[in-house]
Amino acid sequence: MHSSAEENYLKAIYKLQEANGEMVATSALAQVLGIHMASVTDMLKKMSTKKLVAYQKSKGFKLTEKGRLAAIGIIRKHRLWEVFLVDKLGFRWDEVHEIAEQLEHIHSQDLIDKLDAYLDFPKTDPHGDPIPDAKGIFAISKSVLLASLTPGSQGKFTGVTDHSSAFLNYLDKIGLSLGDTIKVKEVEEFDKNYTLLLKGKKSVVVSFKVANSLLISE
Amino acid sequence: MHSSAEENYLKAIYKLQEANGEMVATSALAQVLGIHMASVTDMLKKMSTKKLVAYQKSKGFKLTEKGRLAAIGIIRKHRLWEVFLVDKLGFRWDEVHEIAEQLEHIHSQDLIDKLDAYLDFPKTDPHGDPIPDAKGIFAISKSVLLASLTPGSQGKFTGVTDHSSAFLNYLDKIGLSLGDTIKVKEVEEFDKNYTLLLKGKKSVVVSFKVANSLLISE
DNA sequence: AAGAAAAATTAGGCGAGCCTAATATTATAG
DNA sequence: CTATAATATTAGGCTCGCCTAATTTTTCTT
Repeated sequence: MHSSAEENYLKAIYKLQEANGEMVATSALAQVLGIHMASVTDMLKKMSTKKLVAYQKSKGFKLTEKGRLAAIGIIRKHRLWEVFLVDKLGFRWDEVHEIAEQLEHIHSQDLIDKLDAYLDFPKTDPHGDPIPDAKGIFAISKSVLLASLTPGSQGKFTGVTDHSSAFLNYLDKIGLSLGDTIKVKEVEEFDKNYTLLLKGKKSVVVSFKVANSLLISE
Repeated sequence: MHSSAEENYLKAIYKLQEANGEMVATSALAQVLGIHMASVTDMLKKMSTKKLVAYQKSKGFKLTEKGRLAAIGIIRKHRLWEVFLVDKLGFRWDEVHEIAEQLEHIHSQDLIDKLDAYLDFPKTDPHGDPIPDAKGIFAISKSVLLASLTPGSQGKFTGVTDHSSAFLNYLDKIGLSLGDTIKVKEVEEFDKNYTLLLKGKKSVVVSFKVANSLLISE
């Protein structure tokens, strides 16, 4: 069994690899984990010995297949717990991250299998992130950033890349929810503001920063 | 916030105080926690500084009010999670202890309040142990050990003092469930075996060891 | 290609929570 | 009341996961 610290490293490395390609740098990991580089070097040597990461001195590192499966397992647990917290316990989508960060480290395969069944095998978490199945397979749903769409095109809002409470609350405030259909009405060249048309014909103007944090499918 | 190790000490001390009166010995705690006495001495000095226990060198120790409330909070979480695991996820009553041992260390008051409400404010866990409310108050239910009853008397089976999987499975096997009415038909002087009459007129013979682990109310 | 800047590693330390071994204290038996 | 047994404490060590400071390696700038 892996320690919570190791699991946090695995998850962070997995996400960095997803975002930035193959090799991950010591500094990048130190930054996202909020710890010092020397600590990362320390830990990676240990995780390398355990064959969780392939580590090349001064060249960065990447997950081994063993490490990748472990990372996906943790992500699966995190997202399933988030679904539980929102769907069953009535938390808001901006409240669940921290609690799920703790729950994801509970060790019991049986527990997670039963939780999955209890939640009726959800495919995405409350933020639209895909939940891998028990075999570690993600139901593929190719989505693009709203910021990559051109005026006139539309799609369904299916996820966010910013999970901060501040951002999620902002979405609630402007009345944007997962599953809504969004049409890009206009992109202002000058300041890159996006004018969007929501389902109820409602029109909202959002910044590039926001448009770049919304995932659109279909 | 307390560490998991501290929480385990608090819980163990609370239980020892419940069972054996006021002062708890270093050796007793070392035994139930499965660690060495020297480690207990170490930890208790720290917890004493934090005012969680009142510690008298070589005389034993007891929880302060602060420590008592913390301990009850952990027991509350443990038992609520056990209810969740059995009632919602479908675990058997002999499977939940270990998982609840992990879940009890999740830190979120909001979570436990919402879980309590979701479970409809249960008064007891799957083993019949009382669940303290949010204020730390136990709904009193004076129960006695079946082994203290005389032939002819009867009552309702409301709890166990042995939580081992082996014992709980045995109860399942002989068809004894929480809430059943039990009548003591006979107590064999020679070997202290108890002959019990269960609801469906079924009669079973159990050892003193078993009779001494069953809690009877009413 | 050299010097500066950035990134990574090494060396030495620290607190938590455990350990063993040695010592001290308290309780018990004769 | 003393000897022994049981209990408890101290002293010193260990691993984990982090730290700072110093040093080395790599990358960028010019």
